[in-house]
Amino acid sequence: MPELPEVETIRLGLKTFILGHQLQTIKVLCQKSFLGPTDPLIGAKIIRLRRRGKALLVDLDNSLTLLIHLRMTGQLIFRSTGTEKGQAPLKASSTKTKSLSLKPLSDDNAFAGGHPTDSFYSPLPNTQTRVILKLDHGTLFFNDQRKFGFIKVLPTVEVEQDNFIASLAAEPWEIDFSDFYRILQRRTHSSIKSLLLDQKVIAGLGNIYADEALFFAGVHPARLAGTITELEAHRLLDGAIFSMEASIKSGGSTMKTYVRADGSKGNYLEQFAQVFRREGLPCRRCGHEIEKTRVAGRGTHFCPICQPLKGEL
DNA sequence: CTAGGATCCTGTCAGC
DNA sequence: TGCTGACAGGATCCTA
Repeated sequence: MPELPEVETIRLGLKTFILGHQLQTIKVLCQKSFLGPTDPLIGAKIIRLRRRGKALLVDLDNSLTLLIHLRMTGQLIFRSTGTEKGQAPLKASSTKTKSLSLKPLSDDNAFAGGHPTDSFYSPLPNTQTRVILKLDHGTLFFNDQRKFGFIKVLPTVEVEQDNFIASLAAEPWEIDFSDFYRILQRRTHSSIKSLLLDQKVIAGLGNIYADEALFFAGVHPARLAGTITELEAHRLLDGAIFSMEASIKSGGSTMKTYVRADGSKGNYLEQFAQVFRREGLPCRRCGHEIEKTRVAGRGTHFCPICQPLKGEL
C-alpha cells in the first residue's frame, strides 16, 4: 500500500520520535525481512531520515544506512517505553481491569504508518512482526503481512548504487517533462497506467495515485502511451502532484487510526479519492458510476465519461 | 529492447 | 461451517 505520500508521512512522523536516539537491540523474526548484519548497528545513533520514491532511508552515525521498503503490506510502528502493549480496545466491554490499565496511545507516545490494520494500536509484537528495533526510549516494530517488504543494511555512501535506488526516476515535482514525454513516445504500446506505475519512468506513484492522476488528467488508464498528447502528459504530472500533495497534507491515506482505535481507516481515501475504491459510486465530477477493471494487471478505477477511451478533446 | 504474465507471501472476502 | 479461488495501495524475474 504505502506509496510516496504514505512513506513521506511516516518519515515526518517517525522523525520526531527516533531522530537522535540510539539502537539498543535488533531482533529479526523473519530472516528475509532483514538483509545484512545486525551487530554493527547496535549502539548507533539515528542522525537523519530521508526518502527516495517509496523507500525510507535511516542514516546512522556509524556510516551505515537502513534502507526500508514497505512494499504492499509493510508497517512501521513506534511505541514509547511502556506502551508496547497498545491501548485497550475502546468498544470492548472494558470492565476488565487489565485493559483499563493500558495507557491510551496518543501522538505523544506512539506513531504508526503503512498498511492500515489493527496492529496500529493492538498489542505488539504479533504474528506479522518481522523485526523489532529497540531504542533507548521505545521500540520500533517492522510489521509486514506478506513479507514483501524489507530492511536492508548499507554503507551510507553506497545507497545511491543500490539497484532499486539507482534505477529510480525523478519524482513528479522534479521530473523533466521532455524526459518523461520522450519515454511515453518510445514505449508506444504500453498502457499509460503501467508506465505511471513504473518507478523507472516516474517515482512514487502506486495504484492509488496512478488512478487518481489519470482521473485528474481525464485520461483512460488503458490508453496507449503513444497516443498521449503533450497537454495530457502535463496534466498527468499535475494530477500526480495534486493528489499526492493533498494526501501528504492530510497525513497520508492511512494515518492515526490508533487515535480513534475503532478500526476505522485513515482519511485520505475517504476525503480525497476521486476514483480509487469508489467503483459503483457516482463520479464526483459528472455523477456517472465509477467503474473498476483490470489494466496492467492491477485493479483500476476510472470514470468512463470523464476518461473516455476513444476520442480526443 | 519491449510487454505481459508469473511470482514472492499471508490474509480476507465472495460464492458455493 | 468449510472449502475454493480471486484478489490485494509493489517490484522483479522470466518469457516470447
